[in-house]
Amino acid sequence: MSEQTFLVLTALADQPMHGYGIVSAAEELSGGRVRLRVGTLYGALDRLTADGLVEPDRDEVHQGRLRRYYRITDAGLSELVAEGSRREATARVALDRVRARRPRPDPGGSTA
Amino acid sequence: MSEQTFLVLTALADQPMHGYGIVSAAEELSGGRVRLRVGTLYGALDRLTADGLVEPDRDEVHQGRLRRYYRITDAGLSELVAEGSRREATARVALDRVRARRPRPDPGGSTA
DNA sequence: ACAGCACGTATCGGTCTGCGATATATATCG
DNA sequence: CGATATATATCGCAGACCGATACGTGCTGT
Repeated sequence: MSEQTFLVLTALADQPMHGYGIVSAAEELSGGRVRLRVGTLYGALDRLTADGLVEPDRDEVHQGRLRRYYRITDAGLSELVAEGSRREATARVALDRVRARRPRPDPGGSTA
Repeated sequence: MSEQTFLVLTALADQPMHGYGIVSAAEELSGGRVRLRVGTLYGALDRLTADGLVEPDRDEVHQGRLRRYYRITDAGLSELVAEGSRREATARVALDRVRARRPRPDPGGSTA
């Protein structure tokens, strides 16, 4: 699962949201780092829906504009926890491995 | 950066390794979850090299078989730490968001 | 002796995914 | 009345992963 897809699922973990709201939430959740493109969003939403991790919630009209809400499913919640745990573990292993590096012997050169 | 590429970089963080060794290390680092395919490995290695995150180290002959070693660069190390931190943060945000969910009201049905 | 398997490097094509561009429509602001 | 923000949706390109494939050597079992 890509980070983009992961963020979509994360956004929906709190409450049902509509497309544009998901884009905003993903940006906020990633600390402004990830700006979801609509092309990416709808592709991800389609795939998540096909996999049963997300489902359409309701349509609302807000200030004359249609808002289509999506909702995370129980399966989606489980998958989010599983994927989140995997990601946390992998990140930790990587950071630990870097920290465990002994200062490398200076290959020499200008410093000598 | 995909998890596969991330694992390649993580594997090399400890010491220079050759292709097959990276595959084994990635499998171990991911707790047996990710089995890197050679097609993936060489693609990733090419990209990482092009980006200056990894570089060829040396060629060795071990029991008549060629071993081509790769080494992580300083830039690769920095990138690994940055990516690892991002991943840790994103994972934490996701898991926190799930935990913050209040038990949803039972939508009703057979239980009623 | 020889077959089969593990090790080891490398390439190719298919497929999935992300993204930029584009299209459509309405409300608001200047 | 035009520009901008909100909002949904599709299309085609490019990048990345992976399965298949190819090639070669050493070790092991029969």
